[in-house]
Amino acid sequence: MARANDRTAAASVPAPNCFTCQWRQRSEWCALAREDVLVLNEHKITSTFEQGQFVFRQGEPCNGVYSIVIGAVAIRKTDPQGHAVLVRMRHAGETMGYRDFFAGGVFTTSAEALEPTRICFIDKRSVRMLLDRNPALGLGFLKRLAGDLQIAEDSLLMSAALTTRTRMAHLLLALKDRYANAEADGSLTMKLPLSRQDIADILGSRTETVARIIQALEKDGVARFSGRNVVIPDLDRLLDEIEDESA
Amino acid sequence: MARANDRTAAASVPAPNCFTCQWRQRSEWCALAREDVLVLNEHKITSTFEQGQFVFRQGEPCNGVYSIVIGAVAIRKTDPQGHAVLVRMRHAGETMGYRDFFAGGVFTTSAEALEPTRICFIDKRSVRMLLDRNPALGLGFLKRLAGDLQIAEDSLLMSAALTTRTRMAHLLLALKDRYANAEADGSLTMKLPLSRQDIADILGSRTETVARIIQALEKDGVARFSGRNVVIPDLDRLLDEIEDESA
DNA sequence: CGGGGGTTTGAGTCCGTTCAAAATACGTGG
DNA sequence: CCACGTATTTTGAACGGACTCAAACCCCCG
Repeated sequence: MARANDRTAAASVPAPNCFTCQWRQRSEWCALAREDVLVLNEHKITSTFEQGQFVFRQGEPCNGVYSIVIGAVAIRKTDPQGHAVLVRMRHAGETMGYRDFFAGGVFTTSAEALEPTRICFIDKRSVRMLLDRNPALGLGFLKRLAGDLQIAEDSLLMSAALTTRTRMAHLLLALKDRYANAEADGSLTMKLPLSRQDIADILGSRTETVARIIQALEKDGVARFSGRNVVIPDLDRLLDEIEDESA
Repeated sequence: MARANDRTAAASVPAPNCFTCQWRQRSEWCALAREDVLVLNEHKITSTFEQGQFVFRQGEPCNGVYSIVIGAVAIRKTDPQGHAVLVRMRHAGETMGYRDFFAGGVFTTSAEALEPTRICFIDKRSVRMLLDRNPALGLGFLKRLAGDLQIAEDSLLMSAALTTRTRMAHLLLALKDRYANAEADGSLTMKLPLSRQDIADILGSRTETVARIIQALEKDGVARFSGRNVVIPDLDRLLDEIEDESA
């Protein structure tokens, strides 16, 4: 329950360059005119966060959007009873905070660094200005939001129709793309950035159930777990998990 | 399974006037400059649909957005196995189809009229033009999309934490706002626009379970059902349903 | 070495599902 | 207008997945 470090403040570091940023090309910011990249470059504020530190907190006013340079972030929502549940993850190259930014300006979630993370903040005024001068930027965010909505609705259908075990397989498959290393023997290895509690949150389940599913998965030879380390001996076995129920 | 009438075609009717449209003022279209309302007024295509007719179908290219003048529409998604599930409803005054429009241009859902319905279609080129000339219009859609995402994520959390009965109460409460009439004795009456199957889809459940919940609700005096007609004798009783589990 | 959080295991229970059949509503043609 | 066939809704019984509660376990760190 106690989430490591509390300080949102973070040391300012030598700022990266927006012009050469590998991520900008692939994000909504690629729509920017050259002169506007300059605006971005000058107005962004770059910070670093240790694991457990918060980038922003639920309830705070949302005064801009964030872009992750390096690292990963957990987006958590706290319900009235005080339970924090993980609703989403964001990784390097992704923009975040735009939902609350466009919706009304108050964060409805908190963002916590899952690993050492470096983030650029672009303030409200700059975003507004860039938006005004680059209609394509707005279109980019519209596309992004539309995609997020798609994902949210899909997982709504998924949660209704699929078993927890199958959803776990989906999650492993998604994490694999980002965290897995291929070993010499053809197996995959990864270190999960998530606790069992976090996994349970994502699956809409409980830690006990997650433990039992992990146990079952090991028994069936689909994956082997030890703490946060996972070995997937045969990807096809994992793929079979999702075939069975959704095909 | 067989969904009434199939014809998407619909008779063209005397077009309503965008300038005096009561709905425009309250929607994203309120951001339009006066001359652009003229564009809207001239380029929109208004059609009527009988109950059961489709406004658009999953898989078709999405060539614009729709605005409902009168009536109600069911948004359904068909999974690979061919099961159609109701994912959303849209009512008079609401814009629809914008998600797929901004996402990529193919409908990921089908829209079926739940009652006699009249709809204005605004084609892609006009939307693009209006978007270019009115940055505020894009902002309006961003806000709308952000709100939709909020709703989708909330119901994701809701489905994980709340019982089906509680979600049913939520649904009744939501439908009440739009369909209920207040009776002389203080009770509320409404005719549901949804089948039991549709209700089950929304709740992420089964028709049998819905029937049983209805039964339980009647036993507890929360609501009385006869076919699609519902009587809610005491709104507070219904509100208690959601308090118990979410407060 | 002794917490303390996170994780695993166990037993029992419940909600919602599945399968199956009866009952009711509905539209259509005679 | 009624009879009939089909679709929807309701009821019943039995099963099962996931939850709850509770205790043991384990690993990291001071």
